[in-house]
Amino acid sequence: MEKVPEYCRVEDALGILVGKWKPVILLYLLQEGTKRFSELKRSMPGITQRMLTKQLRELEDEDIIERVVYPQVPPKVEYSISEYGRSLEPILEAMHEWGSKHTLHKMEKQNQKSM
Amino acid sequence: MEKVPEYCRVEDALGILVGKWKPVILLYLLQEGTKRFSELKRSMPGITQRMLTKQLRELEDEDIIERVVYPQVPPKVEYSISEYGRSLEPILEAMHEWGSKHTLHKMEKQNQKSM
DNA sequence: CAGGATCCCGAAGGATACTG
DNA sequence: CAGTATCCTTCGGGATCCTG
Repeated sequence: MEKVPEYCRVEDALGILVGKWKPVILLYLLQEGTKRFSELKRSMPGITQRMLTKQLRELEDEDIIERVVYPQVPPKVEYSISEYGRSLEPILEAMHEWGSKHTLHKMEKQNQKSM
Repeated sequence: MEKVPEYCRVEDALGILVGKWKPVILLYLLQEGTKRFSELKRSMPGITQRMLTKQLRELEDEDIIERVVYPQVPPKVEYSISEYGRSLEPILEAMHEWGSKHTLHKMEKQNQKSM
């Protein structure tokens, strides 16, 4: 087998999903389509403007989402999943599903302890 | 749609994969089966003992890997993917594959810039 | 409205030394 | 061999304030 660390490309995908709000943003845009900055912000209680901006920029830099600016006052900016970004959908869904089961798994484990 | 942040379980799966060496460890154990601590260490140039131990413990705590200690001198400890941990395999492979393609994607993008 | 600029903190991770 | 224990650095992320 090839040397492992060089061979493993999991982290290249991981790097895109990692970020406290990225999975949420992606799942939201995948399901709801195009959204404005303020809509995104409203849908994610607790996120700050700075954080939302940062996460969106990083996703945009990786070509996962698209950003459209409407030159008007007040400003209007829309975000959506790019064609390329859609290729991540199966992975996100698989993780979402696995995560749901794992949450149950941990709860059962917790219950055993307290018996 | 339900409130997004509460609904999204992607991070529950993500939390297990995140850690500088976890994907590498998992991919290695998935492909090579059972390995000793020293074998793992040798296969991952750059990792420190402390880090390897930490990542293994965290994966063990999530029931993803199994740890078997042979009470002998010198010590012998073997690690392997658990039955439960195998359920992560499709996700890891999907991410590995996506990551490979994304690496190419970024290279092409880079070339365009320098033209 | 959609951000950029600063300041700050805690957790992740590296280096090194010691041990049953 | 397979770990702990300590110390130190880096960086993601929160809070707050300012602006075209």
